[in-house]
Amino acid sequence: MENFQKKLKGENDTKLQIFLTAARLFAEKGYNGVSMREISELSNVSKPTIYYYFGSKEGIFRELLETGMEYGVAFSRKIAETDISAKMKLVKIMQQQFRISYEHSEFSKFFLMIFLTSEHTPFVEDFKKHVRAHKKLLLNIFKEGISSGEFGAGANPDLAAEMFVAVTGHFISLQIKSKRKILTDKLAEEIVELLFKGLNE
Amino acid sequence: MENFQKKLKGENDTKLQIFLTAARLFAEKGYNGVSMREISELSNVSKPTIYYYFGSKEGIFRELLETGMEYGVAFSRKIAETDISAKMKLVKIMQQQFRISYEHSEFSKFFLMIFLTSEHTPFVEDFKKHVRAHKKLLLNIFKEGISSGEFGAGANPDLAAEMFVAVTGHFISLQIKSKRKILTDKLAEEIVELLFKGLNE
DNA sequence: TTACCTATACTTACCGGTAGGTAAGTTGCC
DNA sequence: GGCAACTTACCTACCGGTAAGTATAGGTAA
Repeated sequence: MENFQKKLKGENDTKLQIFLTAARLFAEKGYNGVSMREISELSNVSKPTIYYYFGSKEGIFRELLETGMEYGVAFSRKIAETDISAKMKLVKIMQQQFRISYEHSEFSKFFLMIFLTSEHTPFVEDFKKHVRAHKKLLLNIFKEGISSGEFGAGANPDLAAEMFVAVTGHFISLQIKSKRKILTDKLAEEIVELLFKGLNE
Repeated sequence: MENFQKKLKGENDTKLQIFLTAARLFAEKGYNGVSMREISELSNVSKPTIYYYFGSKEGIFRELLETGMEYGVAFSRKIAETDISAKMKLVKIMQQQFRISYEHSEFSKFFLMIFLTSEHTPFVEDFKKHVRAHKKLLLNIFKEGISSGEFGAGANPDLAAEMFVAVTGHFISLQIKSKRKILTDKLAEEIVELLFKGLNE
């Protein structure tokens, strides 16, 4: 979390406090379920202080969204560019996502909320682009695996990428709801193994 | 939809209208994103009429939830009890869920919203029980498949059931967001086939 | 050194509008 | 007349946001 806090561009303590409180509350209750009054009280600052730093309710949400998108995008790219098997890439990407969700749970909750929600949240089109890019990156890994002969030629890469995203998000969601640690590197391996070998083995 | 409307216990037109409007709005904007005024306006009834029929905002939500849980539970049970292979059961359950989500899209959206959301919605503990029962049913099908030798002894039934749920919900979610028809019986077959055979074929 | 100015970081008190809900009344049917 | 199914008008509390003010630190001119 230390590195992550530094990611917030040298912001001062008050701004960070508001930021993280808002992330937690939005994740927990949804955008419309959280009032500025509540954020104010739980941050121990006055409401206009929040407006001083973020301009509006949407402003907080936007900054949370942008920060998280920046943070998340670098890791998957790096893994996709390494010279390892397609299968190993998938394992590592899933492991990385599990690790982030475990270590940065409030922020991870926030992101999962946006990914899954039907609630009207601001700037959701930006987020959709981000998700599409991520799916494309996965799709390319699946295609790579087919080209190299690692995955069978009959495998449908679109379907596989979609399933990968579904399963990753779902297990992160389970972790968030759980009191004990569910997400492990081993679980990511098991999931990818099951996707790789199927149920008939 | 006709059968489904009849499911609403011979309710009159006004109540049904409120009900379906609320389902749509809750699904679209989340529980906290929808006001009683909005439901009233879009139902073309006054706000106290809603209170006359449902008692409170939570009352609408509860009735939507209960109705949907009753409706959904019978189908999966019936399929699980038929004398077909475990794999076929999975295909049929997924197909059934796809079909429901396509034919009863507003209500399906409502259910998906609850399944996925982190937003605080009323009565969510009831719903969690429902989801747990559904997972258990799937788990039993997977175990059945392993006992009968249909699935490999190395397959982890808990993991497989969890993945099945994740993928089903995810594709229903894609359908809801999409303008064209995604969910087909064929897609359900493909998904189960991929889970069955894996990527290495 | 002192007085003043500016900028930043905060505050209290307040605004207009809307949230969920209710009291009292109306309409139409039996 | 009674009752079910509706209505208008209203209630209190809360919403996102703002105006005006305060406190403090740093800089500058006299």
